[in-house]
Amino acid sequence: MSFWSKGMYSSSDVCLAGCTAERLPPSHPDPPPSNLGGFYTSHKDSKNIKGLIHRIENTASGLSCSIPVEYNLSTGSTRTPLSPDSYSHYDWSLNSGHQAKRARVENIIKGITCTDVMPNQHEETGCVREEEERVEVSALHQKHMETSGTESRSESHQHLREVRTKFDPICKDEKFPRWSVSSEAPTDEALSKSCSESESSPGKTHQEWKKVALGHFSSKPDRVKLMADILKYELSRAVSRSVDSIFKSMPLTQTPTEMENSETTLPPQFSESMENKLRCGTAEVLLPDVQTEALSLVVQKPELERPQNFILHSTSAVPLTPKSPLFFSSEPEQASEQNNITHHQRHGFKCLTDGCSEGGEPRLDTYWNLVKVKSKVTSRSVRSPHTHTAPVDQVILENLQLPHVKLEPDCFEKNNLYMLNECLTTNHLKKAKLMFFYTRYPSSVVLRMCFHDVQFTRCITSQLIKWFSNFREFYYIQMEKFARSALLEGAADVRNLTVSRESELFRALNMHYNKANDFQVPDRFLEVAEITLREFYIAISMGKDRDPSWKKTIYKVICKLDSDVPPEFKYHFG
DNA sequence: AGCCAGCCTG
DNA sequence: CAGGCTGGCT
Repeated sequence: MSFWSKGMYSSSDVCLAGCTAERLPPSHPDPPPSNLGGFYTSHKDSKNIKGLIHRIENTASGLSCSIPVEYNLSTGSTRTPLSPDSYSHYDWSLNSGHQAKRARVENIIKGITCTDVMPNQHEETGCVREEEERVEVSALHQKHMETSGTESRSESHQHLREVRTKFDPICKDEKFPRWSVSSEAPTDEALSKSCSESESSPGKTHQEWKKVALGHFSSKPDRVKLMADILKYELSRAVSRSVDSIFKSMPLTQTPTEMENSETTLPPQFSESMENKLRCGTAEVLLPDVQTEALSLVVQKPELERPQNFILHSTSAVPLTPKSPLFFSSEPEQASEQNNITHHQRHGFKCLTDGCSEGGEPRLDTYWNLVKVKSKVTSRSVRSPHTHTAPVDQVILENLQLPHVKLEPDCFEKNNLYMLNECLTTNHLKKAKLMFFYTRYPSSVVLRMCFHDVQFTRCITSQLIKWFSNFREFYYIQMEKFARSALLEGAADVRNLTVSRESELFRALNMHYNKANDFQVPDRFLEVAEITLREFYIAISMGKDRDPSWKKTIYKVICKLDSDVPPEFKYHFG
């Protein structure tokens, strides 16, 4: 049943959060390299990936200065390592040489920024406006600062200006919007948007960017480093895209409530694949411990020892071996259930009051289910508390429709599991009696098929055979009794001997095999009973009962009638 | 000998 | 319903 499979594998044992926290790379680390018109170098510490962003900050005096800003890529926040006051103090306490350089830097920066704005904008706002809060995320810039060491800031900016000139066409193409860190840190959304946008234009811009970038770096170390950066960027972008696609699909399959519990709840595709893995990977499937009472009858013998036996399963259980997805769909179940209902209706199976849904529709799937395995005094089975095994062929059996025997009302929540028993229970006896309505001489194969929840041993087989022997005994005794009674009553014509549901003979038999009267006896049984009665009547009337083995002929006749087991038997018992 | 069905008994 | 016993069959 779907409700069972739904909660079957609580995703609590699957930690998705761990993946997001540790395996999924944050979308930030994608070096927003050249699209920001600069170079970026990431410095990884244990937790955060930080980069130094040189913010061209406009001061009140209109002068710009470069302030190293530590940009936390994990949080998207920025902070200056020094307070503005202290920094400005540091900045303005430079010596005259530095001041000269600073003047040069300012000019250069002005030149850089002014080339970015449109002439009209330039006139309106001025370069200072454009420079304001402009962020230069420059890894390579930082690299230069680190490697050359002696390289001045102005030279770096000169380098930066050149690169920006190269990349400006790309930036102006608006495929790579610039972010202003001081006012707004680049968010995931912006980054991913940029990526998706760049991707949406058949890679033209992206390729162009790579060409330009590669062409620009003539020196081998730079090219190698850029290549590495590009590869990192591409890799992280691909991963981010994959992760995004996965998480974008989650809202489609999860309710808001489920989303809240997304740490422990997997989307169906996850849980399904996980289920498949669990099934395929192990011979046993862990199921929620919903069983209480009946578990005492579960046999702990692993399936490997009994490859042909059928082992306990839930109604939604699936084969251990991978099967086509059709097996996992609910359609076969629904179809079989419909067959079941129609069949029950066709054969007049009663829908007991407590077995019907509110709408009056028979709830055969829940009410008519396999025998509730009840603890018995003679039970010697061993409990296997948490491990239930799923049989390979149970789906096939399920499609054949297992016997639906009225269960006690309190077993509704338990009857979705079939137990593998080492012994026969009262419910097995009940089932056997009901089976007797269909077959008087069941073969061992039929018994195995019908009692697939039982671990068949020689003892079990003998017991079942003995049961049916006893059933036959009572049956033949009743037949002989009523045949003699009819003969004594002076029934002249054997054709007057009929067995109907109102007949006394039927009541006696029904009382014995169907005491609770919760099973609609098939018409076939009435036919066979009538034949048996007439056989006895004829034999007795002909005086054959004087032969000590006179019944054996009748036994053979009745046994032969079993050879053509009515199709409905397969529906209910096999 | 082993298995099985039937009969008898409790 | 189960156990003991018997007879037939392989």
